Amino acid sequence: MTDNHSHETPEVARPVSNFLRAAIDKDNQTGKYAGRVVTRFPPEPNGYLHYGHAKSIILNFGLAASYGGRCHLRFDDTNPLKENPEFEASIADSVRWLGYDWGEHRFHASDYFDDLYRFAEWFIEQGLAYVDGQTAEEMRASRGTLTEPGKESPDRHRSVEENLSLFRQMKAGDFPDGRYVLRLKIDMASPNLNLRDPGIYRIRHAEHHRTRDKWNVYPLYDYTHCISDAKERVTHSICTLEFQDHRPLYDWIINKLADGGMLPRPLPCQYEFARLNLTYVVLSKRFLIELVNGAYVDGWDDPRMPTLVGARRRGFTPAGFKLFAERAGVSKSDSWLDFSLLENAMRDDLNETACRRVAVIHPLKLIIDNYPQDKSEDCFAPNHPKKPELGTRAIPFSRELWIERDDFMETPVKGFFRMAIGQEVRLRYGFLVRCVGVDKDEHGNITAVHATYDPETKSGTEGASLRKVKGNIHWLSVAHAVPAEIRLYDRLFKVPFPGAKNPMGTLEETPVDAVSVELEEIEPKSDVGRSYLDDLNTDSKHIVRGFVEAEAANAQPEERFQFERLGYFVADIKDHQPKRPVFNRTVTLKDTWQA
RNA sequence: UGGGGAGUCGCCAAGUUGGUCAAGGCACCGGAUUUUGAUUCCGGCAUGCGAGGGUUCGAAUCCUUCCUCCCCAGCCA
Repeated sequence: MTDNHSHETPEVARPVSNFLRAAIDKDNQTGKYAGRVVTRFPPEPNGYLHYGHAKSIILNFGLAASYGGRCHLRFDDTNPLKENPEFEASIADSVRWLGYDWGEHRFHASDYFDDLYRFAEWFIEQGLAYVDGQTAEEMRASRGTLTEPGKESPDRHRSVEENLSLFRQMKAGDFPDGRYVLRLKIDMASPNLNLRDPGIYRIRHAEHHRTRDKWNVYPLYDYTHCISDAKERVTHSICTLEFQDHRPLYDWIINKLADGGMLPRPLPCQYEFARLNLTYVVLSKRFLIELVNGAYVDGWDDPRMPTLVGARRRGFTPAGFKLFAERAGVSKSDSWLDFSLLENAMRDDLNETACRRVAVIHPLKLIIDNYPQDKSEDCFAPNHPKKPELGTRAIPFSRELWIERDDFMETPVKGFFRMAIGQEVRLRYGFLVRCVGVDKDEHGNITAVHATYDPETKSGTEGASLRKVKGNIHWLSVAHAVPAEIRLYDRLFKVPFPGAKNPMGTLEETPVDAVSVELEEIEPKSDVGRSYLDDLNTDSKHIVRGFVEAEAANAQPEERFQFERLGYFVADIKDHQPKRPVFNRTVTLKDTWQA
């Protein structure tokens, strides 16, 4: 009897095929990379990671893991003006938080600056690169348009010797920023603008956070990225759709260098996928910066921010992101996903993993008239309804309780089966009670609700099933409950397409000007006369004073719970203390009841 | 108008060597269970694959014409 894998090895769902897996499968069949799979996640350390990056991270690391390969973390630090080590630390942290490990394979584009420079001189020597003295404006003008070819630069035929000495002077710092740029000599008439003699080195008298003042020239993205990939022996270089037009240049550069014996074959291949577009958020870096600087949110890790640090503080989980990514899939077609897909993925993960607790966030006092003043007794609640092995805990019951304001209606609407005068409901894990009346203040506001309980109906006893009631509400003993700060978050934007002309557009009719997620962008396109700020939900944060049971108050920061019937909450990573509990609402429970 | 991409159920998305192949997920709608109006479970959900024409015994898959959307003219990434 050796065949035990059926119960030792859980059936792993076969990954849904996609164009990337197809490409890898094909390479594995032909033996192109000898079965190796090496991917990379290459952020520029110029900001915080957001939901869109999560897709890319999960894709790159997930794909590599799935094929027994590896994924590198590489910081694309070729622009010293916008990059810094703080961003690097945060990025590495977020990737680690998502559960990925790059092992020894943490690199920087700046690791290759020496080679990059050497290769550039080689290109000059081959007559494939030249130093151009045109101004930026002149270069733009001579690049041509989408329909007209460009014109060759007057400097295009400068001699190798002159190019070399000029480039060395650039490196030595002999010229001011912008005076010269090193360009590849490809084809000014190419229909692909990227091939019209792309610049590969610019002068920048700036201190680089890693190489300090060593360089006065810095390589540009197109030149750097493909070479970095090749040097790291990356096999599948995955980026977003807008780089499709760059692929010919990517291939041109590394093929030339490989032909020259400067790079090893087989060379990496670039593949492009559609970036993530999510409704109800805005993921453009510039906008995120504005939200923080304009104090529309409480910082980069505000739970409402679509950053990974914000997601973490909100209580979103790495597994939830993976579930979300898995459900969303990956393809080359532009698509928009509804924010609820993300929320549902988080609910599904948290439902499995979060222990249940009781909290009352909008307290209303309930007095059990026939329960003795100074008595209290324990009721028992399971920590997880589907996992009895997690045990139960005691929740004290007494004469005065807190219940949820929403669970009482003086004049109940049709279909309301919670507490109302004359109506009997179950106090979850406790007794059946019948509401007998209310107290009001001089303004007519309800200050307390009165009920009588049936001592025979305690949960766990035979009498529990004496009568069947539909209503079943949660509660906390006033004398035992711990006051807690509860932070309730809603979506940051009140419309699906912030800033679009038709911000309320449906997914079926996505506004064409909707601001989409941009992974590597600097500036969003725009302008449609409206600002995404017009669509800000100004009521997205509510801080309330509620109560939690002692078991919840004692939580560790970042510990996640389901507060029964309310939603999923996380003990705030920064502010929560057992003596002074602070919980953030991650997401509500699905609620199909509407009055 | 040049080049590069994409159009399969409300939202994603398999399928592309043409033949019970129109998967799956999410959402939604029924029904069962339920001391969370939650979860779970069962059932339903594209004679149709952007549109038209063609090839074929047979096409989402091949050919053809057309339509729509996205990306590209940084010394950003």
